[in-house]
Amino acid sequence: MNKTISDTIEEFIMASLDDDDFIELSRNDLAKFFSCVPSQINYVLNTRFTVNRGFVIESQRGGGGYIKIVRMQDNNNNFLTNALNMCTQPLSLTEGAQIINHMVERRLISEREAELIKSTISVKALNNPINIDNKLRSNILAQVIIKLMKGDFK
Amino acid sequence: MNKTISDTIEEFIMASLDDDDFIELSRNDLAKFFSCVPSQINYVLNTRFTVNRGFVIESQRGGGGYIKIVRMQDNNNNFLTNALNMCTQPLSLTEGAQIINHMVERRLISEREAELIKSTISVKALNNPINIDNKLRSNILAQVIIKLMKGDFK
DNA sequence: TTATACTGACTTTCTTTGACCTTTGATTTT
DNA sequence: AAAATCAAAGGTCAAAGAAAGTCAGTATAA
Repeated sequence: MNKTISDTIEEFIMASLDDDDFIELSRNDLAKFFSCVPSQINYVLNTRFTVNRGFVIESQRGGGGYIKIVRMQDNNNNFLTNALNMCTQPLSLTEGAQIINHMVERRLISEREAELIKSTISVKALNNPINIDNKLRSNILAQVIIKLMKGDFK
Repeated sequence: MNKTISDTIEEFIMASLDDDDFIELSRNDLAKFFSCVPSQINYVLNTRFTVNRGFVIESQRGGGGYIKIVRMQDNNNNFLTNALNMCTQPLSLTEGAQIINHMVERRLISEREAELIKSTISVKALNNPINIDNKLRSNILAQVIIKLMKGDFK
């Protein structure tokens, strides 16, 4: 709907990151460019360019100061590999949900997708005779992760 | 039978949905336009634009907040009830995939979501001792369907 | 008289702003 | 040359603002 200044600034930075894996900018200049207070730049950085979303911020104060925004490449591969690893062990419902939540934080999946996946490893879904729920849960989650790793969606 | 404000608002939103599958609007603006309190918009949404009637609502608070109303492709209740019914019986991988594909056709889920869900009922995911795969598969799919029916996504 | 509609106070969430703080490189003093 | 000062960045945080959500009470239509 009505884009906020923060959204616009986010877009601008994203676009700047299209070509390169990092950009360096002046907080004051950027603020002036968007006619906002400098601290709004920090707000955008803190809410949108977080580590969870795959960015790292470096900066320097004082004369000649700057802000550098770096897009981590390979960010999610490590995470996914790690998550997949956890799935070699049986997982409780809570543990499984935790992994899924992290996927959302990292923007690998949407809230909606998360809820769908959670329902696939719910107690009800795994309602089966013997107590192999946890093993099954990790199995199922592992397949979802593999799918995400491959990323071969149409 | 006199039209209420709620009816008028409903009509307005319906008309807006004529062209597109979704609209985004500002609760405050709409309330102002119809000279009612903002919470009346919620009332209309809660009573008329329910999942049962084939709508999904998304929203965001705070500055730049909005309300998004999405029309699901025709009313899917019959379809979902039917699918859920199939899930009382064991399902082969092919049968499961078929149901999922239909969900995509009906725009209940995206291609991406479909692939994620397919991976949860894949042979690999259900790789467990005895041959209760098919029962498990229908169980899992049933939970996904129930989730979709409830539509209680954040 | 019951179900539906309306209202408004209060809550939660996200954004914007500004006052004050810290760091740093450059410049001036001693 | 070392110490002191200064100005130019960037950082923090809390308060104010802007939307939307909730819920319980009241009013009204059937």
